[in-house]
Amino acid sequence: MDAKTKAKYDARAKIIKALAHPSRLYIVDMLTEGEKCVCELTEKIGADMSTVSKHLSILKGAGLVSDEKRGTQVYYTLSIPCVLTFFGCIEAVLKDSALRQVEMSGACRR
Amino acid sequence: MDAKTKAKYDARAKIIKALAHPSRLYIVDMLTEGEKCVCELTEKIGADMSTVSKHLSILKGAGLVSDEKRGTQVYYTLSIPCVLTFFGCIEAVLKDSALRQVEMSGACRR
DNA sequence: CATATATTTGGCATTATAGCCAAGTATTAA
DNA sequence: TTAATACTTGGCTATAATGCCAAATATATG
Repeated sequence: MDAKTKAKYDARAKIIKALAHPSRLYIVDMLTEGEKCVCELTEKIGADMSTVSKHLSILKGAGLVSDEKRGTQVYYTLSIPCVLTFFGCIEAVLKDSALRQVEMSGACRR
Repeated sequence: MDAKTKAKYDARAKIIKALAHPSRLYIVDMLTEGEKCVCELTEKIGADMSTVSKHLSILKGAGLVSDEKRGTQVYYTLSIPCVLTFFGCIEAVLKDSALRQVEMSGACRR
């Protein structure tokens, strides 16, 4: 892999890595309803606020969310709506895997 | 996050994690052209074959690729074409980030 | 059978991630 | 100014991911 190709896939991987965590996926999903403050996200996730804050900074660093401070609270918003198209495909992969498992077990029974 | 919600996002995260690596993204991209043997992928990536083999087993474990042995070679294929829709969005995120950076530097100059 | 090629697996050292606590910053309110 | 709330950052430990080498497996070929 030459340097240019590597840079291309490194950049893409950075964004996907930012999404590669259950809490961060949950955050993205919640943000599809509209902006949310850290406190609300923290409550729903059920982790330490510092942990959630770090998750948010990873998403922000990847350019997936943006933040706005209003008073003492910080509100996060999805920057790029197309992230949603991900979930449809992910679900397709999961369904396909489930289907394969059923087929496998069926084949073994005969 | 209750157990059911956690399971849902864990499952999704597992698939996204499988994609969250430059070499694996490169593999997926190469497989869009059609099936490829491990030797060819290894050559293009330029890593140890054992490393590439492990990457492939991660993709396979996530249900993203399937393999078929023919003779002494193993050919890998993309299982689910919608993975491609990912890249479009990823590029959109990257472009958006680049745009923001330009805007920022412009704002500072004035 | 011996050898060569293609691939996978085990093992290990290195590095990266995750998550909690404690401490720091910022804003609001008393 | 003091106190309270919301959030971020630093630091630390635990766990997971990466990548190479060596060894094991499978298949083809002489």
